[in-house]
Order: sequence, then structure tokens, then C-alpha cells
Amino acid sequence: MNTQFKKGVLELIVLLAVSKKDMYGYELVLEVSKFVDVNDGTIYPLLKRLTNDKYFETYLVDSTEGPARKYYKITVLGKERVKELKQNWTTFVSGVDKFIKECTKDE
Amino acid sequence: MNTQFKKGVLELIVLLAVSKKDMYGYELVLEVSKFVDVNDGTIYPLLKRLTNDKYFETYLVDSTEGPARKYYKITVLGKERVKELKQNWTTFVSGVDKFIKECTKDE
DNA sequence: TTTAGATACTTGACAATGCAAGGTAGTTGG
DNA sequence: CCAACTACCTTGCATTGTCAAGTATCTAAA
Repeated sequence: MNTQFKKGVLELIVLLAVSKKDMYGYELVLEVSKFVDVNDGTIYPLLKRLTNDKYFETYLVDSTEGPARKYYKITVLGKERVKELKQNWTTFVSGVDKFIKECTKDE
Repeated sequence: MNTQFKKGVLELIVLLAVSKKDMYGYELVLEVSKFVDVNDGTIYPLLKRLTNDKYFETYLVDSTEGPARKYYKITVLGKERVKELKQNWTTFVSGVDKFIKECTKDE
């Protein structure tokens, strides 16, 4: 898959996933992988960044299957960010799609 | 606009535009700008890269409005690249869209 | 002819982000 | 104890877009 396409979009995806329900990192990796090819070394730094930016809060929950799970919970600021990013994304995609159609129509 | 979204997609856009008809750099900047916010300092290096990669060939044409224009023409290799990238792009977008719907459905 | 302005393109330092590869820890079963 | 699985995290690297500055060429006005 094209790595470049993912740039920036993963932020939206992760924000969206967590906004639906609290999740821990590993869970997110598995969930997101169903739709887009991702590496866990991509997700963890991203989660850290989004937490630093106050879009997420975290809490630990013990697990019987390994080390404690760090859950991420979306904040109010995070919800605003989702809305903004989602809007940007749709606008961007529709612009690109229009361009593609424009360039492909006579074939 | 989100800078990151553009990563990789601009390559597709430029390839598509040139595959429709031969174009010179400045013309491309203006054309692409109609759909996506771009900087001319982004387009020129990209054109150079795509030419190095044998996706484009170039030729010069005199102009009455300034210096000679360097036209870019798509190669066979370039056409294959377009097809590949376009396919990747649609697959990627539909994956993301599915994810977005998945996360937004109960609201 | 020299100056100004538009056009056309190049270059280099910079920032963001994804990836591969590695490391740490806890739990369970052999 | 050791292997396998879960879960988490860090580091260095490559790619690609941005911005600022600079080069060069043409036209037209002074």
C-alpha cells in the first residue's frame, strides 16, 4: 500500500475510533488494521502526540493477559478536532475526486 | 488545509493532469490549485522527480509572454503508474470511508 | 538601453509523519 | 525455567510537502 496516502489520515482514524469508545493501543492497532494497513510503531507515537495535545486522556486497567492496558478516552477538545479533521478530509477527497473525474471523463 | 493529506496524492494529481494533455509547470500549478491548495515550490520539484523516474518526458516551446515553457509529456511507464496509483487511491479512500461510517453510524 | 514586472523554474533548509526493527514487561502452559 | 503470547514503547530513517530565496528570460515602459 502507498504509505504517503496515510499521512495525516491516521490521526483522524484514531480520533474517530476512540471517540466511539475508549480503547487501548493494541486494540486500536488491530481494529484499524482491518481497514487500513498500519504498523504498531505508527500508532503508539501517534497516541502519545494526541494525548500531549489534550485530545485524549488515559487510564490504566489491569489485564489477566499481559501488562496493564492503557486506555485512551476522548476529551472535549478531541471531539472538536474530530469534527474539524473529518470536514477537512471530506473536502479534500471530494476535491481530488473531482479532479480525477475531470481528467478521466473522455476515455 | 491539512498539509499531510496531500502527501502522495499530488503525485497522482500531477500524473493525471499531464496524462490528459501535455502541460508546462506554471500551467499545472494554476490548474491543480483549482482543486487543491498547492505551492509552486511543491510542483516543480515533483515534476523533476517524476521526470527522473521516467514517468515524464520534456520538451521546450517558445512563449511570447516570457521564457520558453518546459512541457511535460507522459510516458508509457507513467501511464502504468497512473493506473496503479489511482487504484491504490480509490481502495484507500473507500477503506477510510468505511471506517468513518463504522464509527459514526450510531449518532 | 535600462529598469520594472511578469513568467518560468531551481535550490536548500526545514517539518511532519509513517515504518522497520528493536526492547521491556506481564501471564500462562509445558 | 523457558517459550509463546499479549501489550507497550522508543529510535533512526525515508519520503514528501513547504517556504524563502535566488536565477533566468521575456516584454514593455522610461
